Amino acid sequence: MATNVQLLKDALRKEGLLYTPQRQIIWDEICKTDDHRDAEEIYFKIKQGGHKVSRATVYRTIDVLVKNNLVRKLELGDGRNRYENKLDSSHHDHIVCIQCGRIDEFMDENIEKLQDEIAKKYQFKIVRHIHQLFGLCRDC
Amino acid sequence: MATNVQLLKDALRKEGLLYTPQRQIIWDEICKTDDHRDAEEIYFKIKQGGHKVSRATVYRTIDVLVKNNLVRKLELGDGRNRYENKLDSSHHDHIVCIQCGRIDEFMDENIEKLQDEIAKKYQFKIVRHIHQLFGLCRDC
DNA sequence: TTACTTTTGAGACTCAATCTCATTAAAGGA
DNA sequence: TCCTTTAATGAGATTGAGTCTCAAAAGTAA
Repeated sequence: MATNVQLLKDALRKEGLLYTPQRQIIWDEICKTDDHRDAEEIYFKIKQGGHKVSRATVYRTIDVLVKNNLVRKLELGDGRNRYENKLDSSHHDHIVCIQCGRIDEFMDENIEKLQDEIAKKYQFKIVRHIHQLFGLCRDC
Repeated sequence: MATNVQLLKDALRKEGLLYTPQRQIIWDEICKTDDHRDAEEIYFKIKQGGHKVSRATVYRTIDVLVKNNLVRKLELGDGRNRYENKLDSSHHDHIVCIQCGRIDEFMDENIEKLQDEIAKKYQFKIVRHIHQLFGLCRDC
């Protein structure tokens, strides 16, 4: 947890932003689980935990965390972005069950390599990518 | 164009829906270009063309077209879905320039194969997938 | 025609996300 | 410590893509 504090402080310093209790509360909440949650869920969990942080601050802080690589933003195309902390989690993509909502993670070096080749062919500099498989999981 | 009419009629029949002038106008507009446009753009282009079709009908009809494989829905995660007709266009994924908005298309058999292998490993049945590369195109 | 069903359109509504701006808190002197 | 300045917060308003409602219009079948 001590490192988490430092990670946040470093990110905020890099952005020229102040370290505040609210920002720490939000970052803590995001670190609590490895789930893929939307901003509203995170906001309500903080509320439930007895802390008061406004919705605006939650959204604003998440943006900073995403920008500074502490949080991964997941765009599933259903109108709600999900977020997961990137503590000890290397790059991965997502498998989403359209029946039960379950989200698994995958990573394939070969796909990554092929992707880079494609970018080269198009003289394109990849900044980020999205690779998601939608369908039915083994339980659905 | 004659085929386009038939494609629409078939899709509507399959859905138990009636063939109407509005639905044809919308489908025609989508067939006019190979661009990746959002619903609002399509709606306004129809309006500009002198036809009056309501926004609700545009959205409703696009949904039918997507469901029946006449239109591909593109979720770029920026809150606006884009649409492109699937006339004579085989499966492909997208390269999106975050600077100028340009959207190119790519397709790689090997990636598709690797994807299928991953699905098998997870005992997952892929219904659809999203693979998008975001970054800077050669002109940005 | 009549009776019935489907579609349409105008505008109300939803919901995630963003913005506004007055209030509050922190930083950096002196 | 107090004072000044700057940054952050929160409540609620706003935005904007997309959906919903329901009365009116259009289509279907007899």
